[in-house]
Amino acid sequence: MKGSNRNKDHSAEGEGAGKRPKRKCLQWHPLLAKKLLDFSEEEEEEDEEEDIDKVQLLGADGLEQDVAETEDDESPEQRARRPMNAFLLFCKRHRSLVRQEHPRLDNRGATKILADWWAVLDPKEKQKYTDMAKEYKDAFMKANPGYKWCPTTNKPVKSPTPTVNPRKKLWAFPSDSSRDLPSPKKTKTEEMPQLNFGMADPTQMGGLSMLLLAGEHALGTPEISSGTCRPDVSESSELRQKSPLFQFAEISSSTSHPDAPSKQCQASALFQFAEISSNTSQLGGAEPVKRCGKSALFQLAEMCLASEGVKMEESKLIKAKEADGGRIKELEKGKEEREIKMEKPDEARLQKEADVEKSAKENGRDSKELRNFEELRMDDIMGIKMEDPKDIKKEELEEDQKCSHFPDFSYSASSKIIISDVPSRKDHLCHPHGIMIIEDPTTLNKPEKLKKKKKKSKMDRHGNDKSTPKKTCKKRQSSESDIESVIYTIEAVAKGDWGIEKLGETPRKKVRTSSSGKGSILDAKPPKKKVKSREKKMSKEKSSDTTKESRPPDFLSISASKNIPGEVPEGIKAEPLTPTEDALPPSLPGQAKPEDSDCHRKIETCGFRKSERSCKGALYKTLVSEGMLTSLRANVDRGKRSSGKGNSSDQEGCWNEESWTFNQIGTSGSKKFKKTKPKEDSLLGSTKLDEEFEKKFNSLPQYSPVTFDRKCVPVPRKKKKTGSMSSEPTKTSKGPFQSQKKNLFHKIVSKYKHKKEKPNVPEKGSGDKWSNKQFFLDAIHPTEDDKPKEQLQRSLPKVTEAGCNDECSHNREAAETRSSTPEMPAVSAFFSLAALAEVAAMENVHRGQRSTPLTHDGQPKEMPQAPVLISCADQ
DNA sequence: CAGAATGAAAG
DNA sequence: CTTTCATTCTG
Repeated sequence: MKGSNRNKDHSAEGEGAGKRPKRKCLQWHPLLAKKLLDFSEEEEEEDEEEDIDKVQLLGADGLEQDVAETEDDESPEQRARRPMNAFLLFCKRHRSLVRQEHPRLDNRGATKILADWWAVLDPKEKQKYTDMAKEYKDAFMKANPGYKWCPTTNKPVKSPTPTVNPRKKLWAFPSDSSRDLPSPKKTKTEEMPQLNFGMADPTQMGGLSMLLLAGEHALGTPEISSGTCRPDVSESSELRQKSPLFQFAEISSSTSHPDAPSKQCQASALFQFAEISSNTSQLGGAEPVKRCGKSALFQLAEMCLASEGVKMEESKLIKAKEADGGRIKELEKGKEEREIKMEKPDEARLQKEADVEKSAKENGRDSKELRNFEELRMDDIMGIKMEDPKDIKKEELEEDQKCSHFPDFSYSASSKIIISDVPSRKDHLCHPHGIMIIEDPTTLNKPEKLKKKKKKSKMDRHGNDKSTPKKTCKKRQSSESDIESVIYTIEAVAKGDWGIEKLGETPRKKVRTSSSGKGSILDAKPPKKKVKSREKKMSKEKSSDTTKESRPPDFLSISASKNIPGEVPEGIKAEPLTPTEDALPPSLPGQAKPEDSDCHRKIETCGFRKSERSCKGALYKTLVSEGMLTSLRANVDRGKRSSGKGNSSDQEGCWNEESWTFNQIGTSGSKKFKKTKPKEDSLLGSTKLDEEFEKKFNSLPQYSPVTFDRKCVPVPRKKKKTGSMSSEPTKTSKGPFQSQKKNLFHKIVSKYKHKKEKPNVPEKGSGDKWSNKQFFLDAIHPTEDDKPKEQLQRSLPKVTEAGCNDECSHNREAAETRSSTPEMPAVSAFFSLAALAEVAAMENVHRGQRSTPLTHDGQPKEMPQAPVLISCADQ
């Protein structure tokens, strides 16, 4: 549908080739998409890896296609769509849910509902989206410096020449943009986009296509890359700090730059890619391993392999090699400068490792591997910064010498590399307690660095980062032993530091993997999953918020922080740690769905998952004990309904998984792309991009209707406008608040009428149609602000009443039944852990709001609210 | 293709 | 302030 427009455009432009009719629109360049993923700091590494994997997967076959796609992307105008704003993101993410709930509702109606939800959405949550949107925008802008949102007041694009010109204008980038001119975009607009693209000119090429091509090229001639570019990390300080997205953007831009330097930079990036690809290709053989050595690429390759399940043994071998004389090998191959650089770090690393070994002898060599892996991850986050000042200096010096000139570009490549090299110290530093880390001098260093990075990413938007604690957590990732890591996570949870938990997860995985020789490779994969990162992101974002920082942005985080001290513990922690998606399947051993099962298999194979499972199990138990089940139940119910169609919730959980698997496998069909799929399927690259995009999306919290309901509860009708108040609603000023309410009420009524007017909507009969009802219903259960609600309720249309009561009672009953634990498993199976986590978090949140301490039992207060659940409205 | 929503950007 | 446009998809 939409595609039509675009397609037209494309055809007009000359895409005509029209290879992909519509191709969803990758809003962002693939790079951006990846970046999005990166959002979560942790994930960054993973994401990158994933990206790489994808690239690899694409392999030669993919390259061409990818290129084309990239071209499309580049093809500036077309691809580059203005970044979605927060609301759109929200809509995109939740529309499916809404639709599920209200199948009959058409999009418009759904949009309205979404708007309502949006209004109700807690500011914090909103912020997440806004932040995301901002990041997107920033990344987008970076990628397309000259991008203009509006076609300069031209006439509407549609009218005369629908697309071509207007769009071009829109996207047209000012050539002046110092950075990259995405030549393709400019030139292409009228001349021949594809040509540019196709062209080997790396300089002209933009974004991924460039990288891909380069990568291939590099494969062919690895030397070149090494020679031209070095892993210059030097400049990077700034770049480093930047969020991954930016980095990607920069990279892409750099690649696109015609300037010589840019070329060099490209080479470096390309080189990396090449390495990756080479590694992957070689993976079959032992050699690749050597090369990769410590490099992130290598790790990625390993991950890929692991995912495939092809050769764990090889990886082991590699690892062993690395452990012994990884450097030497590297040197041998070490045409690449970066590797050389690595060596130095290696030294530092060795020392560090020694320390680490002391701390954790268990893993022994494996530990090294793990460390490496961890390092990679760390890179994302703190990466370079984390390193000791000494190391950094050395690196910098080297870098400066080698390639100070390539700032942007160097960054990406260098960062990765550095990461791999990065001092194992982190592990060392990592203490069981996030806080603890801070105390340690070493840790202190890290945090600072971390902050910087975060700042970069967020600084733009949020002046204040409070993520420090979280950062510390991340640092901790490197936990030495599995057990320790677990403990650490637990403790962290107890403390309420969500970020820490997340961090802990990864470490755990690593650890485990390390423990089980093979695991290492496998480990890499799972950890990479972005899910975790999401959570992290969330936490970060929240942290960013000054006011709310205390509260974890994510539900999960909230739950963890609050609940816990007492009982909850591990389970919950585990969840957060484990990526919601990934975790899901494992959590329910027996019940895991078939879909999940696939993922599980992989995971299980890895072995590290065990811990996750256990954690999940614990979490699950916890949830049950606390009474979260009720809420879960509600979700489940919803899910069932939806299941018929397509489960949003399932999608959440599975989505990532699917995407993940997809990436590895490289298969086409992903749920996401339903529309685009057919066309895009042919092109893996596009799919990849899409996937990534989705992932990013997924990273965004998807709130179950229940959530909204709850939210609604506090501020029932305000719905739209006041809605924002939801959680803390009353606090604002009551006076205005009430007035607002009235307004809202009117609006609502008007809307209602409006709907009524429309033939479709049956008034009472179907509660479904009125999503709004939910709100009303919610209103019924007043949490704290009873008065307003009551008033509202009274004033509110009768419609709600009738439905509400029934529904409410219904809900309550359901809740009661649900409370019984036994069912949980089924539920869990049904829902992804993420969903559970959300539920738990939500409940926690409520608790928090109330300021009532969580009862160990948990059931208590929340439960009543839980009833809110509400899915009642649906039916 | 219109249109429902929100928001960012540009005029 | 107003206009565009981003996403989504039924009618």
